[in-house]
Amino acid sequence: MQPQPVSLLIVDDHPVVVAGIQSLLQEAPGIRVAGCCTDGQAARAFLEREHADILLLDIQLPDINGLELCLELRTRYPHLRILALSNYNEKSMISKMLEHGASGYLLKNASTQELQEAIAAAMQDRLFFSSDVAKKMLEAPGKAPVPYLTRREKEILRLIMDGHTSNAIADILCISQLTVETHRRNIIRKFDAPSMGVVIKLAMEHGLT
Amino acid sequence: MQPQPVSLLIVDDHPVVVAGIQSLLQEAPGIRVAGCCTDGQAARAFLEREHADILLLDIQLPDINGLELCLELRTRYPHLRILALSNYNEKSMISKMLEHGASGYLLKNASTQELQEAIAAAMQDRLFFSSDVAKKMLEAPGKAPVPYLTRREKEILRLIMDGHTSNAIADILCISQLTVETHRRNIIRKFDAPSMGVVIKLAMEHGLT
DNA sequence: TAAAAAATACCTGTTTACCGGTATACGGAA
DNA sequence: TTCCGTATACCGGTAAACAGGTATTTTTTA
Repeated sequence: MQPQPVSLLIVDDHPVVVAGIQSLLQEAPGIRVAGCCTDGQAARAFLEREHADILLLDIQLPDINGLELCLELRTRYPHLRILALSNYNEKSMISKMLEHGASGYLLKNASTQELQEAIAAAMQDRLFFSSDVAKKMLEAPGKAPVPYLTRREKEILRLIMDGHTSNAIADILCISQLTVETHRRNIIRKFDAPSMGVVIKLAMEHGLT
Repeated sequence: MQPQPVSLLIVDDHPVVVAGIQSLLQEAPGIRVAGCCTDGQAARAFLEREHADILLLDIQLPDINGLELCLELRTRYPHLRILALSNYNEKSMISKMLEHGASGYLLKNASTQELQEAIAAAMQDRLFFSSDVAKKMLEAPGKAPVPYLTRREKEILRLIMDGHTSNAIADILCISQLTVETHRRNIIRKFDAPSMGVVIKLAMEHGLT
């Protein structure tokens, strides 16, 4: 039926977790654990010499940021599918992993069934989230203290984020530089931030691309 | 069998799309189109006086940003499930909608089957993405020119993002202000950005929370 | 239409960021 | 051990941001 079993690489710095997953998948049909690594460097090395279809990737690794590693490996091995494995059930992390090319997000307390479902989904280029993760994503969004910005203020904030100075913005919008600076001050005040940099950080967090 | 059909609100400024969805769902069992709106203001008004289980939300609306509206409605009506409906098949938008509480993301060319699947998934608190969307998310991540920052540089960038000035950072790290400024310059240079603000934007985009 | 909100503009300052250099001490890796 | 990358530090100078005001016009909305 299935000529080739799915080959799986597990990357997690907790041996217990690795062993647990291995034993849970022991009798899973069509899945072969090709290797286990306990840090990012080892994972890189493994993938250089051996093939894997699916990577179960812990986000918290001793040497490398899991987010960055995910992006890196997805770039280097485009048909590698990566399932994030984490204890952190947190929205921003989940969506960031997605943006960095993960095929899904599993909590470490995932059941065998969820593991298998996730792997199956990944092999079919579908996205999978364990049910707790989906629930978390659907939680009432934490009161968004996104200050209300006027149209003009948003426009100016965007220009600032693109690297324009007040002077340049004044030219672009054909208004006085002093006006731009007033807007700038109002924006910072609305965000209750100490500087424009912090405003930009907050704006990015709240989706004001 | 099902005592109550799922009630659906469609929000889209293209009448053609609205009509299309309505007719596609005409014979769908258990789904009732409770209303249609062509802008965000109307959607708000509708939900104030009538109940809906699912909201099919176009992201591009004439009056309001769909992203913000999603967040707002999810906050006000926690058990409302929102399915994003868009032509934009773009990673950042998809994950941002998720962060803002959407239950899924559909392209406007979705099939009846996908529509129904998405609605069913939403009602069960699962996440759903049409297959084209899932594919897009799994595309090889655009070569990430995330400049390599040294440990110290990352540390300083984080402090800057938290609103500290070079002077303050010098105190925190017990180094000279001049050193901090050198780091700052190097960071900006590595990102090839015109200002720290742009660096912060890029850092946020690349998950350097 | 009247009131409120937004956009505009100006003034006077201080502080900070940014840019171009150069240079030394220290650590780990070849 | 030598060398490269990193962290450290300094100088001089320009430009920009930030902070505290005030005030007029335009637009929106109630």
